Amino acid sequence: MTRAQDGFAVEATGALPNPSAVGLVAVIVAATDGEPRALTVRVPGQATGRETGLPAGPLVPEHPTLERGLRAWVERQTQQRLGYVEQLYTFGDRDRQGDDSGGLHSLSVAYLALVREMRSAALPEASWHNWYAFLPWEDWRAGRPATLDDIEAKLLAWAAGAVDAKIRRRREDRLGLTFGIGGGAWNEERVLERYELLFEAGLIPEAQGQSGEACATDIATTGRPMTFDHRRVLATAIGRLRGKIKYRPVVFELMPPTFTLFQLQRTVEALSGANLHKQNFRRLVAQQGLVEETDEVTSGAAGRPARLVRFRREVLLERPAPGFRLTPSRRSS
Amino acid sequence: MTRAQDGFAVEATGALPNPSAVGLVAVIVAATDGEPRALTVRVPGQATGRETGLPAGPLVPEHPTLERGLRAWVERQTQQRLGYVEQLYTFGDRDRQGDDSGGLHSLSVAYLALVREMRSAALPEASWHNWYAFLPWEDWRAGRPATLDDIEAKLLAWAAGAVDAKIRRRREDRLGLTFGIGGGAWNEERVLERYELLFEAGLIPEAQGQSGEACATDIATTGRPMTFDHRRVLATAIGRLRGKIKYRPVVFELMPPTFTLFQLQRTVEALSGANLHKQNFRRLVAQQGLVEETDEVTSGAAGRPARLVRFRREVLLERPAPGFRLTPSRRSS
DNA sequence: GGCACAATGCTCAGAATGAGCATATATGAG
DNA sequence: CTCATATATGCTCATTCTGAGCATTGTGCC
Repeated sequence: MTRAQDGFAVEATGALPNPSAVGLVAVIVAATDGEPRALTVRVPGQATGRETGLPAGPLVPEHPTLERGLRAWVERQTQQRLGYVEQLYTFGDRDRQGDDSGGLHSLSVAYLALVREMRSAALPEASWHNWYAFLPWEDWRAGRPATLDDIEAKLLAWAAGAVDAKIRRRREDRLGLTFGIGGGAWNEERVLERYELLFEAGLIPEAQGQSGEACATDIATTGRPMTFDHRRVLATAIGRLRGKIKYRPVVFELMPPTFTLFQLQRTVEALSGANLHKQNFRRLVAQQGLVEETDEVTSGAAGRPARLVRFRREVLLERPAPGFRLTPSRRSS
Repeated sequence: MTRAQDGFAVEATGALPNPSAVGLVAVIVAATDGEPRALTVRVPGQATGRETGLPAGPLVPEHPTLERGLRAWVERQTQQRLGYVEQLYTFGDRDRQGDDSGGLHSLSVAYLALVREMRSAALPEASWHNWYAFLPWEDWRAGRPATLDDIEAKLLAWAAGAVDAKIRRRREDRLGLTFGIGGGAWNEERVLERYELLFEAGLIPEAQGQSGEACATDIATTGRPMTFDHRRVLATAIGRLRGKIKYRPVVFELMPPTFTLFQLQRTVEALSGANLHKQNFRRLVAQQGLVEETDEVTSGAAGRPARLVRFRREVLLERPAPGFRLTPSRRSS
């Protein structure tokens, strides 16, 4: 162990002291009926109102890669085939993870998985939840969320309560950047930054025992809490996914084999939390060659029947980076 | 530990069995004289030609977050102030990390750090290397890298040698996607995918002992090897950085306090490995308001003196996502 | 002065974007 | 049957963005 503590050492990447407890957390996402859903489980022994968490488990060392371990684990537990899987982030904050695992430093490696809608086989302990139940300020599809009035007021109070002018200025800047308070624009990708800001401002019940202060908000305003730091993980996932759909055709992992363009649009809107201009959305999808027509059309629903399309897998080989640009329509927001 | 192995359990994220060995690896990047450089260290006891590695070390549990731990560790060792720091990826492949750490599953959490050029204080064990020494096919600034002829031939042979037609087809698709072989475009962000493809094709010496086959290439073709899987980490970093500079003003972390637009362009080109159209680059920087003029100009060098500019920090608060679009100029490629 | 070399200003055609109008074809109420 | 309603789909148009290139302006150097 030469210079392991001291020099700018390179030990074998694996041969290190201080073993740590490592876990996996999964954000498993589906989109059903135009709503974005995450798979949650009930965690016994948590404080009231905080029993809902993300599927999490130990690192299983049998598998050659972390991702394959995760796949096997999830697929075995849920009979749910995972499509797209992506590593999200490794969380290792001392004071945000719940407990401390008997002196071991604890890490959790978070993954994002996209699955096709699964109606059958409800899991015994797991259930799907609209992810905006946990982060209600993120859903702008029906216009500016009402909860933001309350949140803004409390955040402004928090900024005003800073100990000195410099910190106050910094806080105000952050309010502008994340929540668009004070003339800034709402950037739908900054999900994590918004959550973290609320956390710091003491508006998130999960922060209890952190700063010690009582939480100044109710669930209606700041959404349903989750176990440990799982809401943070969820926020990370949403932010990442909102970014990704702009330049990679990942939404199709959430769609059934055939679908209409409007269903596709609804799904993109569900993920991004904003409404899109319909005609331009179709033009985009057409231009990029993302889908090909089938010879079927929908029937039964109101309105003119729509043509069913399917994802053109070939685009994965063609364009440099196919995806959607998300320009919110002015109309409905 | 109810259901820890069995159910779809959520234990405390930290309270998990199977402790693992966790390390940190850092890709520390600077840009000096228009060349992209990474900080490397010499690792004793490695096979000849593979003594060069990235700075790596144990996870230090004293710090509240991983990132702060990394900062403290690097800044202490190098007297080098880190500007931008970002978590890259957590590598946990069983068979790619070097050794196995006595039965512990080993992970390494990789970080990317950007630093301002540092000429003074050469570190005792560390040195800066042009990162294209390790990945020579990634540098298109002087036109298509010569090494690609050799690489293409070998990759095509690898694809042709597939056991059945289906696998061959898949391999050919990947050649097109990553290296643009067969009519595809070169996407400068796919650094990792290209490296991994070469690895799988047996063209990377680090793969030795992996598939067992001798390596079919020399350093001139496939670049300088590194310790363990560090070249993979470097490739991850380059790909990520190339993506990031397009939508975030991170290049400025690599620039001195004042600089000319051309120096900025050279830096962006160094990172992205492609040349840009000069006038359009200036237009872009001007439009985005990324810099503000100083009243100084350069002197001494050949050519008309250039105005020195500095980064406008305010943009961090203004635009939704300032950065560069990288459209390679046709002229010089 | 004349040359090499950058910096800087400006133009222009084509593509991409944001917005909206118009029309087609369903369902369901009355 | 007809109308209201809801969606699907085609098309236009002004604006902005992009990629490319021409022209001019300063400097150091021989």
